[in-house]
Parts: sequence; structure tokens; C-alpha cells
Amino acid sequence: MPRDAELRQSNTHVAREIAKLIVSGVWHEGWTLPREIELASQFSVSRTSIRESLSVLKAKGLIAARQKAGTHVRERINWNMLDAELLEWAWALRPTEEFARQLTQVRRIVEPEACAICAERGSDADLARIERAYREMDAAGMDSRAYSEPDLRFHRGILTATGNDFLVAFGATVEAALRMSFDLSTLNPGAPRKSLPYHRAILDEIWARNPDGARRAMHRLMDLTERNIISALSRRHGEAMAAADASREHDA
Amino acid sequence: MPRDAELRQSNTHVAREIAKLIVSGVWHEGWTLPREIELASQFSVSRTSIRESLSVLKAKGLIAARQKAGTHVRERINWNMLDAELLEWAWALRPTEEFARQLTQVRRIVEPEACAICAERGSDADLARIERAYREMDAAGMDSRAYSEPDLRFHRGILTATGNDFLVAFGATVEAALRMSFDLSTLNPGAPRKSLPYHRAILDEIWARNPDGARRAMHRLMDLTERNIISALSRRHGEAMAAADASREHDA
DNA sequence: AGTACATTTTATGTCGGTCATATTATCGAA
DNA sequence: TTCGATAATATGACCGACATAAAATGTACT
Repeated sequence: MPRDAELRQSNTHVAREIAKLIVSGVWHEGWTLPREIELASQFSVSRTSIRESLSVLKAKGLIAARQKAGTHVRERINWNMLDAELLEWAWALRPTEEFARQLTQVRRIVEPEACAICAERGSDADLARIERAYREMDAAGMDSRAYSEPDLRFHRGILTATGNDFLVAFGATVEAALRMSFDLSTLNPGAPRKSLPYHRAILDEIWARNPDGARRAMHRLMDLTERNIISALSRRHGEAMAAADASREHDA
Repeated sequence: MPRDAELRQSNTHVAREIAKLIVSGVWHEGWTLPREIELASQFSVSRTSIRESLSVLKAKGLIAARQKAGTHVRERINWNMLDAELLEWAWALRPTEEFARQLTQVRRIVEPEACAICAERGSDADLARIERAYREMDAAGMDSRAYSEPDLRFHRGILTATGNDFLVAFGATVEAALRMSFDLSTLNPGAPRKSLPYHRAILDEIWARNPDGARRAMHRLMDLTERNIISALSRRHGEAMAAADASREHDA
């Protein structure tokens, strides 16, 4: 369990907590955060650990430090929102509809084009890898968890097949989007599974070395994904409303 | 001078050096790097400083550490190549044609779409900001340095106007591409300046709230940029060849 | 011999403290 | 009032020790 192990480590935990305060806006842009010693006592860790946490957040563009002047929150424009951990934290801490909308919008821009490039230039070995991922998705049945993992490999496979390191790096964004879908799949069971034939269509176009068709097929999958996310979120919204009504009745 | 100040700081320097070894492939994927104590003596800094450097590289996805097992280079798929510093390092350390090609390819995918969204949804205040950046580009004349800075603001302005945090984060990639163009502008003076009317055309389409036109106009700018980069790189290649010939003559 | 379990080893993780450095803030003299 | 010297202070770097987890080794038992 590498992820859990990481979370258990104190510096990762502290980094996450501070990131939470920043991403949620409690510590807004330009804000000078408490001195390292004060942070250390607030989080009950040593100054060394605080410094390691801060250096992680510095690396992700959230904060910057200057001697004597202190450490301040950088403006959003410098935040590396395409970073894997930051995406994970942002969704886990604030699973908003806005986040989902924006993430889906970026996927719609990047993935169809990547898919076209893959159809044009992907090696047969790349395509075989994607095919394997597809078969595992098919074999997963209705288990969202078992479906989600090869699904990510399918999309990462396409990005990797482009041979473009920056598109490969975009895999972190896709991963975040799929995690989001997975989180919402309890509200909309079976929705992921419905995407299987769309994946088949994409793969067929790629095998046929048809860039335009591949782009369109990926675009249709993005449409479906967007519809699923929106309906899951509105359902969540509805449940929240119902819960509020129930609590009002209970109060009365 | 925040950038210079940062570079002077020892942990940033060490992080850059180690990143160089990893990005250039000297320390390949899966490689277990020397123990922290050994790194400390190699780089003549304390273990504390090494640890801060490593935590930066961990944050960027280049390496991962496990107690007792050591620290290893993660596979490329986990590298956050869209990170601002990593982009800067990668180009500074290995200014290859492949890097330029890939970076340009990603811009071609993202920026035209962002431009269309900007034309559709950007606020008048957003557009005014882009207009101001354009005017400063115009006023910069033939000075590449003075032209480059508002150029970045122009493109960042479009990304910001989309209201999408992930597209905003893509600004780091655009920044890297413009820095690359600037570095190559000594080989191809005046090339950046030729892009001015293309920027005007983009702005006109955005003001006209014409998404399709804006997308096409941005696409034309990307075409021009790609041509400029390729010609500068082939010129550099030619100069390298000439230098090799000269040295051969000298040897003979 | 081979396997399951306990023990040792070791590299990263955490701690507290000290000193260095840069930059802000303060104070004093012209 | 302004400019320059000085003091205060928050981050940056260093050190040495101990904690922890996991790999490697050793040991007992089948």
C-alpha cells in the first residue's frame, strides 16, 4: 500500500493539510503564512518536517519563501494544478461541480487530439497494450474498482503512444478524472460500464489507422463521460437537498 | 531578482543537478540512487539539504523513496513534465529538437481551443487585459526581450479568460515555449516580431466573439511559431555542422 | 532440504538545536 | 527630513542522535 504508507508519513500529512488551507482559500493569495516555528507547534511536528512539507508545496508552485520576509501564498496562476497530488488533494478536499466541469473540459480538448496522433503514429506494440487494457475492462464486469484500473491504462496507453512526453504527463489529469468518476459511481452504478462499447469503437478506429475517426470516437466517449458526471452530480445535489429537507422535518 | 536568488540557494542548485542526471538519462528509470549520506558528501552539502532537494524532486514525480529500500527514479509516466521548473531545467540542460517538437505539438492542441473558449466566455475585463498585452508587444519594437514578456501575458491572458484552472496551469508550458523561442531568437532575429499581426488577428476574432475564427487565428499563429522554431533549429544544426567542418580543417 | 518465524541490519524519517544569511525595520547623525 | 549605520528576525544550512520500517539474515521446526 504505497499510497497509504505515504499518507501515514507526517510530512505528507502536513503538506496535505496546508495545501487544504490554501486550495480552499482560507489562506488566500498573497497571504503570509505563520513562521515555520509556529507551524511546527501548530502541527506538533519539528521545524525540519515543516520545512520538508513547505518545500513540497514550493515545488508545486503554491507558495514561495524569502528570507526574513516570510513565506507567502503565490497567485493561482503559478499553482501547478496539473500535478498528480494536487489534483488528488483538490478533489478530495473540495469535490465541487466546478472542479468536475473544468477537468472534463480539459480532457475534451486534449484526449481526442492525442487519440488522433495515436492512430497516426502509435506503434503496433502500443496498440496491443491498449487492446490488453480494453480486454481487462471487458473482463471486469460490473465491479467499478476492477473496471477503473484498466480504464486508466487504456487512456494512458493512448497518451504514451503519441510519443509526446507532455501528453504523457497529462495522464495525471486523466487519472484524477477517473478517480472522480469512480467516487461518483456509487451515485450512478453501472455508468462506467456503459462506456465499454465507446472504448471498443476508439480502439477499432486506432487499429484502422484512421485519425479523424479516432478523434471523433474519443469525442463521443468524452460526451458520454460528461453526461455521466453531470447526472451523478445533480443526483448528489438532489440527495443533499433531500437530506436537508429531512433534517428540517426532523427539527420541526 | 527572485529567479537568480533562488538559483543561488544551494538546495535549488542540488535539485537541478540531480534533475539533470535523471532527465538526461544518466540515472535511468528504476535506478536506485546513492544513499542520502553519500549524496551529501558528493555535493558537499549536509544531509538536510540533500533531503530538501530530494523532496522537491519527489513532489515533481521524478523519484520516490521507501525506508530501507532507498530512493529510486520513477518511470517517466509519473514525471510531471508540465511543471514550470522541470520544463525550464529540461530545456536548459538538453535543448533538443525533439523537446521543441513535442512542446509545439502540445501548444497546437491546447491553445486554439482555449482561444475559442476565451472568445465565447471571456469577460470584457479579460479581453482588455489581453489588448493591453498586445499594445506592449507592439511598442516593444525589435527588442526580443521586451517583446517576449508581454507575449507571455497575451497567451496567459487567453488561458485565464477561459476561467479554467487547468488551462491556466498550462501557462507554464507556454512560458517554456516562449523561453525556447527567445533562446533561439539570436539565430533568427526578428522572427518573433513577425508574429505581431497574427496576434492582432486573434484579438480581433476574440473581440468579435467569434470562437471558430479565434481558433483558426490561433492555429495560424501556431503554424508560424512552428516554422520559426524549425528553421532556427535547422540553422543551429547548420552552424554546428559548419563548426565541425572548421574544426576538422583546423585539425588537418 | 525447505519453510515459517524471529532477529539483525540499514536507509529513510523525525527530532532538537546552532549558526549563517539576507532583508526588513529601527535608530541616529548630518 | 533624509540618508546611512545598526539591530532584529525569518528563512536557509548544518549537525548529531534517535525512530521506524522493511529488507536481509539467521534459526528452529517440520
